[in-house]
Amino acid sequence: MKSILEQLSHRVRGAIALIGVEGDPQIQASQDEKFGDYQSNAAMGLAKKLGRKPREVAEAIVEKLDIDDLCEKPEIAGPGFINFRLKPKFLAKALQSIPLADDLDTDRAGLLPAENAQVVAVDLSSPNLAKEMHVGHLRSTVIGDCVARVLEFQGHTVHRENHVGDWGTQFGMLVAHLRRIRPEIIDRPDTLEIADLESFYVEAKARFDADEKFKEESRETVVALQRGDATTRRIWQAFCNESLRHCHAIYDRLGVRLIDRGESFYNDLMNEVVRRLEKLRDSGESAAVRDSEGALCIFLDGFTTREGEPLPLMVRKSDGGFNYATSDLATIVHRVEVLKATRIVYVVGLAQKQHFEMLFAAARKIGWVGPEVRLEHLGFGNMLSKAGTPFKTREGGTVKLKDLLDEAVARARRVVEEVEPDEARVQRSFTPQQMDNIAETVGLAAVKYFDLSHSMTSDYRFDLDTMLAMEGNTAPYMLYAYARIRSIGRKAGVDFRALPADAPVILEHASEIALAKKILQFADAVEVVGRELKPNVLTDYLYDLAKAFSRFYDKRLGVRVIDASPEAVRFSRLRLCDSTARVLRLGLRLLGISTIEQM
RNA sequence: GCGCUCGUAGCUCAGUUGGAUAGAGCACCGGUUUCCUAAACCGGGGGUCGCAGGUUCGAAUCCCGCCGGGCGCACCA
Repeated sequence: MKSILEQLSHRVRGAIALIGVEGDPQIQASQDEKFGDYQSNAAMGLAKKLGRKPREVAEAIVEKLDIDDLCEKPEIAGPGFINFRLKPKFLAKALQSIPLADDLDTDRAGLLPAENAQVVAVDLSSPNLAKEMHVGHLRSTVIGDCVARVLEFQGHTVHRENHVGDWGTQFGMLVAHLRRIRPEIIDRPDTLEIADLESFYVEAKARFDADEKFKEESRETVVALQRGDATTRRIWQAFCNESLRHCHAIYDRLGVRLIDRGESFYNDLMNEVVRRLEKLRDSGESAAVRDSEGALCIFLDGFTTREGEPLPLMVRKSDGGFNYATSDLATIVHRVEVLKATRIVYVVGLAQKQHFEMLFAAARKIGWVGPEVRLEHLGFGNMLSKAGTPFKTREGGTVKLKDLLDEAVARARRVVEEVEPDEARVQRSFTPQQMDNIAETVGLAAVKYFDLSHSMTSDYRFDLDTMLAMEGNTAPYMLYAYARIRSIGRKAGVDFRALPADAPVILEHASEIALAKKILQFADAVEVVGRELKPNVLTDYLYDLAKAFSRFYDKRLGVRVIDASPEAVRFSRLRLCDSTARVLRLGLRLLGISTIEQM
């Protein structure tokens, strides 16, 4: 079934065409309930085009509108808004048409895949293997994973590209150090274990700074690595594998899966990139490609240096070495030519905005990317401390991502344990294993949800107290809402997978109607996230849904469910519960958050 | 100096690309439990949307100029 927004848009677009113009129906959900459920803002804009009064145009549109099956007669209000109020019967039918879920892990909650499936590359996480993952990698990993999940769910083929830093001068130092202190790994590379990558790096760096001979050795190692020296590469590979094991311990924990494609993967391609550019330069095919101060560059309009000089994208340094523009161009070539991607998303901090603007402009200027390919930089703001300062340890060092997650989980455990026993409530006692699972799920969910619930562009303050609060737009609230609904199903003794498909949905009470509308808006939220890459649209929607459910289930203003009668009504309400739970579960899944049945 | 970005309730943040009386959570004040998880729900107070202009039926949103915070401005990625 198509979303309500799509259906209304389609109808209104048709009506607009019937009055002899073309125009965007401009349908949106109404802000205030007294204006109905949806509104069209099209008439005001069209009035100018037609030289008629806005309200007249609105009336003309309404007259041509065939929409009785969806809503009550549309009302015209204000300067020319057209307000739509959906019929409960239509909502009931729409809910009923959602197929039952036989497997919650693959449930689509009635949503259809996109019609125009494409191949999408999402560049995410991308830590440097020289060190351990730190908090700076959280946002890219979590946001990228969410975006990938949503696009994949919509039916696109998604390549999750982990562009790890496994190349460059610092690896000469690390390999040289490793060869000195662990010579045995040359023969047994798979036995390498480094418990603390961070201090390993610090050791190597200290030796590098203090020992001239070692410094020289490190440089030679880089050369050997680039030359493809077998022994050097073995050690390097062993180090990278060990570092990747650390990364994947975190990815596994976060439920993030991706493809590791390090800088080294692009080595040949970077040479190819430069060869192609040299050809463009030499043939004079593109005046934008030329040498400057010994470096191979692509010159672009609109970018200047501090001194006001033209700022080019530098693709090969004057010493012949490559830089990140080289490898990023190589990623574009790989993703367009090999992966056949028509949409490429880079989930990288906002600080690099200019770099990506230049990169994209360059790729288009030299014709490597045509108009059929969409290039996007999904930039995000910084994660700050609770006080709004840069996120650092007390000593001013970087905080390891693992430590941050551990703390969140430990705090989550305390929050769950500290719940005051309430005699009126059924006591739930959890086994240690259950408790571990709850703490882990809630802790990680809190961190992810908090991150994703902010708009991408702004900085946010990492505050465990806020993200672990049971109230407000937080993971614990969402998980609790889900667990509560699941417990209703258990208590009622209903297996939703075994329901007769034709069991009617009956919407009479205001809270039932409101909940039904909210459930059916899920498709619109997912659509926006897929199009605009804004996960916070989804968190906001899920929060609204959870609130709508709480009202529906409320003692005073809601309805009875488990003990409702007659049977048909009880059934219908249980089905509303189930639909809500499925949407919550799926929505959270798209955010990369797993649910728990009890908490 | 140029560019990007942010500035919205006491605090933390939304605001669907120009729509109706600017929203939510926390905090504060008040109310709701013989009844399905009160980890909930309902109500209330609280705003010159940084400042000043402009565009138009209509601006937190778009344009111009200021103020303030953050970031970036070719051989680190």
